[in-house]
Amino acid sequence: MATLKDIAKEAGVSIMTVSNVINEKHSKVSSQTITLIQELVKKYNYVPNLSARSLSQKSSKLIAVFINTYEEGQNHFKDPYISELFGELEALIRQSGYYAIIRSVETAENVSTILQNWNVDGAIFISQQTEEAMNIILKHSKCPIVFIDSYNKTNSKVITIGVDDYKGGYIATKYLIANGHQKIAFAACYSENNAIVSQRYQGYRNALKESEIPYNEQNLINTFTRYEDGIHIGRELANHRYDVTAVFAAADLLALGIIEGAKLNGCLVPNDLSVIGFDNLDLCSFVTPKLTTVSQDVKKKADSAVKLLLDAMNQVEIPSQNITLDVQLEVRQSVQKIM
Amino acid sequence: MATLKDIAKEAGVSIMTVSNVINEKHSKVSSQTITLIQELVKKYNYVPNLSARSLSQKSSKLIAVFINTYEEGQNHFKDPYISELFGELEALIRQSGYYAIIRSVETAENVSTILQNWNVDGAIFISQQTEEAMNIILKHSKCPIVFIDSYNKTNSKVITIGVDDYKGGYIATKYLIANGHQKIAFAACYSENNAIVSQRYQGYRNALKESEIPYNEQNLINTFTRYEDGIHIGRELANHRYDVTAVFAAADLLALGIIEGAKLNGCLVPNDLSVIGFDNLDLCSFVTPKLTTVSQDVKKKADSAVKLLLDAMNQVEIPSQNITLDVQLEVRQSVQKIM
DNA sequence: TTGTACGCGTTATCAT
DNA sequence: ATGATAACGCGTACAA
Repeated sequence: MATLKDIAKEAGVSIMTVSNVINEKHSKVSSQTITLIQELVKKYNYVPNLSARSLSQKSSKLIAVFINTYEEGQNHFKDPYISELFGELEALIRQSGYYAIIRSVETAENVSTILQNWNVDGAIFISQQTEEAMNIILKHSKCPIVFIDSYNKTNSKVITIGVDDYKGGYIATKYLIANGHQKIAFAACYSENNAIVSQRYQGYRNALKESEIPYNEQNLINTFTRYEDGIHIGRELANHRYDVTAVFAAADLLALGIIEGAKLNGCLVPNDLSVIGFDNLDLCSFVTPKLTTVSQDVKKKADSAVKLLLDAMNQVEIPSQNITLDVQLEVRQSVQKIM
Repeated sequence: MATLKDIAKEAGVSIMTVSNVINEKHSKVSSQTITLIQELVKKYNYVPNLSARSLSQKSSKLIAVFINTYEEGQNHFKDPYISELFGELEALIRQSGYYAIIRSVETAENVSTILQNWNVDGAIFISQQTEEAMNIILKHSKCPIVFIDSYNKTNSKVITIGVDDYKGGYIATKYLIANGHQKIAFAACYSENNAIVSQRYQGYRNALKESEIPYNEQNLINTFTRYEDGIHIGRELANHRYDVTAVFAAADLLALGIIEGAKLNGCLVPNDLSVIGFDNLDLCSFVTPKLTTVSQDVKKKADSAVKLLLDAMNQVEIPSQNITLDVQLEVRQSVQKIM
């Protein structure tokens, strides 16, 4: 509750002197008054009012973290990948001396409103945005924004950070092929707009092509990627709805559901069906069989995102606006050699 | 970037007229000027500066969500329960017209600083606090604070929300007893300071007592509650380090680890050992065997927390400062009848 | 119905 | 080394 004015009055000095002590402009104040004021600050538990500071400065020390609003009662933070990423981001933002404001948003317009409302210094998107949405957001916003897991081909000035989805799809498929599989399904929420999935799909296609395995469009399984959706697909797989010996599921939860659904209908993984996932959630090693999957380094992703954002905020020259982190195959138990 | 002043100038009216339109005090403005100003607001994309508003009003429209800082690289948001709860809270805060500021904190002192810094209207703690910490926090803070999953015996004015931990421990143990088990271990991170665990433990003890089963203090397994810790305990269980036929683990992740650890050493759940968990994470039904566990309603918890906080902020009479939500047993596959 | 004066807590600028 | 003043954008209280 104490303000600069209160401290100044008590100390018998002007507000500015107190302000200078607070902001450690020690060259401007005598060491006597410094100690005096420091004592009073302690005594009255003075802390600066950041709204006032934000009003008189250009900076608010606020970083906004955005996530898409969920539909159909699907809390996005139930996704272990999202929440881990968020936890890391929060810690990094705090450690950098900033305050994190978290917000789920429906439309691109919402974003710029929040940004202006609070005079936010920078923002991070933790869920994939379409190129259209990104462009609208950037057009209306003044502060730097980092987009995690989004692709933007048309505007090279957009700051993005993601993983090598293409490679992920490629190495997963290659691994299945190396284990003798030829009939391989690709399961994901596939659409032209979903760049991540498209990239993984391209990797899958090219791996097939390289091994001269003819592509069968029946093997593209388009589905939502929740566990329950996986169960549905798994049952169909067990019932030979698809003619495959292996599935590359572009999300771990989906993969786990598939394994369970197949089992429910008497088809055992990996004996009767091989499955690979994507993300390497902790969960993958809790289940039976442990899931072979494409793994990414979430901590590094968060690190890069915050670093990139801070650089942009400080007008530092950013070497690359688009960072792609590596992925690798985490071999466990859900794939079996055949033939 | 546009301010009230800009709009006022362009419209040829005073700032206050614009302000009144913005704040929908339509009784004070002619309908002509209203429409005129509304057009200009749209044209210039005017949005109010909330820092300025916060400065001139008592309210900032900010709600802080606090969580303890993690140690040893343990990101708290990797805990599915915490992140689900947080996701629900964020949505509710937004829907109530507030902005959520998220912060991990180390010490109780940190809290009041943040609260003052931003003139926060209300706060929610999503991880358990000791009574000592709560009292320090409350002493230094002016705004209402809701503590989720904390117990405060000494100060009845503290607002808390939790589940019936005692009942949880009781019904879990009762269920095991009903299934013929007499030698039952209690596994958790037990300490006098951890009120949640203590309550569950009391429930466990009383259930035993009611059935006249002598308590064996060897059966209190004190451990951290991560999956890895569970594996360790599970192995010991399999090696007959404890003389039990069932385990009540006060956290799902721990329970799942125990199941896996036991299996690694050749002890199968539920055939050779029965296990019950606590929390009912989604994960419980992804594993084999599916985990029997004590379930709580996370959504309801978040609902109550926000509702209680808003009431306290609005000086509404709060019927009860301490809400305890019900729990129930979710019977699945990890417990087997014996004898 | 509309306008004026003032204060919220802070910092920058310029003076002393 | 220290202080006075203006400014940041907004809302309250009162006046016209």
